[in-house]
Amino acid sequence: MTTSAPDPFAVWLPLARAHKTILTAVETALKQAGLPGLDWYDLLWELECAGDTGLRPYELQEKLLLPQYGVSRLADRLARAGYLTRQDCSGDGRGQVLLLTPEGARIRAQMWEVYAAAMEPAISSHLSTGEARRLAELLGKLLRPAPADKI
Amino acid sequence: MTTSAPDPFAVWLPLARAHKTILTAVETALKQAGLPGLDWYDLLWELECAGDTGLRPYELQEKLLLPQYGVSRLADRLARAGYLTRQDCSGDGRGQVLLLTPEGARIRAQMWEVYAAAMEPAISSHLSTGEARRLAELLGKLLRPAPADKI
DNA sequence: TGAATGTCAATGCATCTGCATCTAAATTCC
DNA sequence: GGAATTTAGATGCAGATGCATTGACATTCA
Repeated sequence: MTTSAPDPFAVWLPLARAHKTILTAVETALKQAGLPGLDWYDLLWELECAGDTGLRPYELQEKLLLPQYGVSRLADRLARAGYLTRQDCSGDGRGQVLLLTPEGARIRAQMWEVYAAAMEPAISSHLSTGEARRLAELLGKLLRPAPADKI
Repeated sequence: MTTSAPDPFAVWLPLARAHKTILTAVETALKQAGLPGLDWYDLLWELECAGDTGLRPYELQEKLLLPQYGVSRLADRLARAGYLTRQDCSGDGRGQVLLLTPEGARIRAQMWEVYAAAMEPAISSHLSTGEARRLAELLGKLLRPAPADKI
């Protein structure tokens, strides 16, 4: 053991800053296009991936890292906008299944155009392909279950 | 030109997820310690760096990437808590200077302990020193002014 | 079976945020 | 100098969030 322990702030500070910068750029682009925000996109995308079987709110909670009431109210807004429907859950009287509507799929597709377009200048233009790959890989390491050994 | 353009989402998705995970961990630790959130910390830290000359709200706005009203109201809360003082700005009758109070410095120091302790398991334990250095470097690239050439 | 406990989802309340607007002072321009 | 414009900061209002709690159903276990 010779190398010093990594300074977490040397990672965290630029990570937080990059996140805020990119997020702001995307949200601004969406707003300017008269479209909903990224939180709506994320939920719609998960529903789209889930297909006809839909998703339970608690599943979205895990996938989106949102608190329970966050999913509940986000789903409210999306339902009021007509982008999803709540359906009683056969087999669990407490629960429900959220299903994407065609309008939901349509708006998600529209949002995707703007989203992807905003990513280019925010990310792609700053990195070579190799750098992007390496960055993605290193960020992935932060997401793995805690190592238990190191430090 | 042979390599394909980098996929920005391969970077953005883990970046956003890592951000949320780490942020939640830190905020949870702070809350559990009965301390204010990271937004308070960031402002207090900038004031501490600024020293006796303090900072103008519009300077904080740039440093913290917050909207104007965000700084205005965050400063309100910190002032009400006794962690900073607003002082009329000599030379600009519209403006003011924000100054850290001793209590502000003290709470920031307390927060730092918890903040740093939460970083270890969230970041350091996942990366070697070399990986952390490389990750910090790559994240830094995302923050540089737009290249104008690429893409 | 039925009481105790656990899980799914909604909601009241206080706080925070975003947007637009407002006031006051500074600067520009004639 | 004085009107028009710009800049610094505050704020009313609507909508979003966090926290704690509630209501309804499921599950466990005696």
